[in-house]
Order: sequence, then structure tokens, then C-alpha cells
Amino acid sequence: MAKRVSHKDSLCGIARPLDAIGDWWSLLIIRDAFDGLRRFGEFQKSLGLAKNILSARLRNLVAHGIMDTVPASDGTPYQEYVLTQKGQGLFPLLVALRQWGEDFFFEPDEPHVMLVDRATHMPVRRLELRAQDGRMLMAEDTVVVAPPLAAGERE
Amino acid sequence: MAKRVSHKDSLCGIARPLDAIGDWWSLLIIRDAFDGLRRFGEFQKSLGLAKNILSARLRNLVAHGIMDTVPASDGTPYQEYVLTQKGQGLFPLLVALRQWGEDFFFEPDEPHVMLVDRATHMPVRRLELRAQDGRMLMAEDTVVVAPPLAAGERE
DNA sequence: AGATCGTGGTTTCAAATTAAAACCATATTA
DNA sequence: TAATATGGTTTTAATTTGAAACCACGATCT
Repeated sequence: MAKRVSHKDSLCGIARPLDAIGDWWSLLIIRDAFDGLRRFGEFQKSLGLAKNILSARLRNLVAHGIMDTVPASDGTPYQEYVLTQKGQGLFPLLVALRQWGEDFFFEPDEPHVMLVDRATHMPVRRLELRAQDGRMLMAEDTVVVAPPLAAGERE
Repeated sequence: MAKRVSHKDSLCGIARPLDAIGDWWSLLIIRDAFDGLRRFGEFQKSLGLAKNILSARLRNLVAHGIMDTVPASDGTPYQEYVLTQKGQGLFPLLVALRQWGEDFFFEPDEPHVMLVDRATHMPVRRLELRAQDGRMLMAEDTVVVAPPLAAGERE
């Protein structure tokens, strides 16, 4: 489970989150959780994955603080799996994935599910990256910079 | 390679993109590509993954139109791997992942690499989801809706 | 009470995937 | 000519996955 996803000792800002999420299944579980699914059986039915795998993924998500278990709300002696704050923080990522999918995996007129504003039922806006001053940024307009190294740290 | 990631016949708006990307390694390759890496050896050195795996992942990314091979720009008889438009469309996803990582994987004062505006060297803004009218939306403020079904389609 | 069913798992085991290492091909360098 | 660098492929063992069987527990039916 603690598979090393990078050879560097400390995982970078992309690899560390990836490592925590676990794998594709986990992301689909999280999506289902955003859709309101909470029970083991619900996830299994929705995703059609083996129970042992689901079990392992849920355990991993809980271990990483992305989901949490709570006693079932309907009186049954089971537990439910809900997103923590950390888990809910993944919403933009799912939106980005969905929007990318809309852009490149469907014909312009092909019907597909859409994410809409609950209040107005209008599609949500595209995610866009902006500078502090509000300018839109493309990938080429950005750089990744290392933190200033503290005294005594030399590479 | 064509691993079924969902039991549904047509993969949904989240699963289909995931399926195309392939796996975590692919996402790290894509990140490196955004950082300017282009050569097989560069990716391998950066990621430290086995050559056969890198080979397979690159092949998959090319097959899915996320990367493309071009003749090496330096006269050597090799090829380089570059992001297509489709591949570049993944930038927001990487930003979302990075910002989530910043939020939950580093202490508030822990130094970490940052994505900055190349022009001003200021950190970029957070990605935020907005409605058509500009209101910020949280996950709970949205719903996924199915497309209207064409005549003759009944579930 | 006893049998059966639904839910939520774990265990087992075969099959698929991954990863390390060895190998290979080509071109450049010494 | 030999050695080395790049960019892979092949081989093989170890790991992971996934399907199915099994198990535990409580509720329900007879």
C-alpha cells in the first residue's frame, strides 16, 4: 500500500497527494461520495469493483484522512464513509478532470452529463487559473519555484 | 492496458479521462513535461521508474493523444515527447492537485515549491469554481445532471 | 427456536501487472 | 577500433489485482 511513487525521499508537491489518494478507484469512490454515496454497498454497486479492493481503498482513504467512518445514520449497526474536509478539498480536482473530459472526450454535440449550479441549473463556469492581479494564466505563463532554503541548507 | 475502470459500458465523465491518462506515473510524466522535460532519459532520471514502464506509459500517452513524438531538436537521431493540446489541457488538473497538496500536506509554515506567475513571480491564485453569474460554488452547490435523452431512448 | 436473508466485510487463489535487470541497437566519442 | 551514451525491448520474479468463496452479525420470517 505504501508504494513508493517517486524515488526521491520526500515526495514532491504532486506525487505526495497522488500517493495519498491511492489510485483511480479511490478517485471514483471520492466522486461517488460527492454524489452522496456513503455505504459500502452503494459504492460497490456503483463502481462494480471487487469487495476486497473496495475495502482496501476505503481503508486507505480513511488512513489518509480523506474519508472518515461514522455510525450509520439509519440505525443499522453499520458504518458510513463520508468525506472529511481534506476529502472535500478534492472537488476542484474532480471538476478539472471532468472539464478536461468534456473538452476532449466528447463530440461537440454529443450529450453528456454536466455539472450545474444547483440554484440556477446553469452549467458551472470553466476553472481558470489566474494571477494575483486577475490575469488569466496559461501553463507557459507559470513556473514552479523552490522555496528559499533556510540557513545551513545547501544542496 | 485497456483495463476496464468501470463496469458500465460507456465510461462516465470522470472514468473516461482517468482511463486515458493511465495511471499515477503518467500524471507525473505529464507534470515533468510541463516543466520542460522532453527526452526519454530525462523522464527516467527525474522519476526513477523502470525503463519498460516509462516506455509503456509514454506509448500509452501518445496513443491517447496526450503526448506526441517529434524528432529531437538537437540533431540526434532520437525523438522527443511533447504535450499535445489535449495534454496541455491537463494543466488545471495538475494545479488543482498541487493546491490540494499545499493545503493538506504541508505545515502552514513548511517551505515547499510554489507555482508562480512567470511575469511577476507572485504565487498564482487559487482555482475556484464559479457559477455563470460569478458566484463561488462549493461542492454542495452543484449537481451532476444527465443529458436530456433523445427520442426513443428509455432507460 | 431455527432457518434464511441482507449487509459488510476477509480469505483464498489464479491471473494480470509491475519492476529490476539483462540485453540489444544505433550513433557518437576517445 | 573500442568504449560509451541514448533509447529502448525482453526476460523473469515479485507484487497487485480481482473473482469467488467464505464468514460474522443482526434482522426477519416460519
